[in-house]
Amino acid sequence: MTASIRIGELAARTGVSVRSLRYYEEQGLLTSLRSPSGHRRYLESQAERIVFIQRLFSAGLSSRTIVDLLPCVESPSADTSEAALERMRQERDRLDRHIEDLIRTRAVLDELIAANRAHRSQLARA
Amino acid sequence: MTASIRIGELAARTGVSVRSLRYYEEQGLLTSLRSPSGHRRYLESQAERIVFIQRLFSAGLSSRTIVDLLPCVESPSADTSEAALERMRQERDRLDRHIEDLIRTRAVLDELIAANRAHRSQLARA
DNA sequence: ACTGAACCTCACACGGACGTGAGGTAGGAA
DNA sequence: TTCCTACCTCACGTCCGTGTGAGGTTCAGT
Repeated sequence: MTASIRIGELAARTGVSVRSLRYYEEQGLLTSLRSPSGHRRYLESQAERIVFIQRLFSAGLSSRTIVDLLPCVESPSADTSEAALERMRQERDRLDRHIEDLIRTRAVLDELIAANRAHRSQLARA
Repeated sequence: MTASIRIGELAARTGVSVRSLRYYEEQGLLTSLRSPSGHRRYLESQAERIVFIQRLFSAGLSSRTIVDLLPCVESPSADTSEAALERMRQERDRLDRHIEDLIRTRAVLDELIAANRAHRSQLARA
């Protein structure tokens, strides 16, 4: 329960660079305690939060947007503002549209691959 | 059949900025003929190519990668190099993995939204 | 011929997540 | 104590698609 994980260790566990962890903190995505000498100390539980943040980044959310959502993630409790929840829904819908678009793009690529393959096998017979 | 579309018109048709069209040309994604005075002239058929390029950009491909793929798109014919086709398959697979990841992320968001909603309605009864 | 819009070529700015290096302190094993 | 590694804080660099402005030419309508 004591915050005992050092930044290097956390980076190793999550696969996120030390630089990025400091950046997340700077952006308000992550908090850390400090040892008397000023070194960051983390709780075990921070790891999953970081993985989640990574997930949101790769879904195209900005750090600013993630900050807005996090209250909703941390405490699905009383103080979860309606605004945060609405923001979450917005991002969910945006993501949904993006997925649909990517699926169409994938289909186009599949068609192109098929067309090339067809032409190729036609050549092979000639 | 004569290349008669001007860049502003093409931008309007495709929803891509004039700046971006020039950039695409600079990156080798697009070609243009020039009027005697040096103004770009495009074929009608360029429009769909541009839409496709946009599609690839939004799927996270870099202009460099797109350049590698385009031979495969333009002419699914003899000179379609095996390398280009292989590159296309790679990008298809990368996209596939990304879509899977996004779908998982969407599921997580859905869970969070549901959790918050549940808590909210619980409060309403109190 | 005049005028305003559209075009041209540089070329610098930006946003955002992260890399990287400088210059320095802390921690722990030999 | 020595020495190596991990940590700290600036702060500048990078990538890349795109915006933007300067300074100039061309086109089309009147």
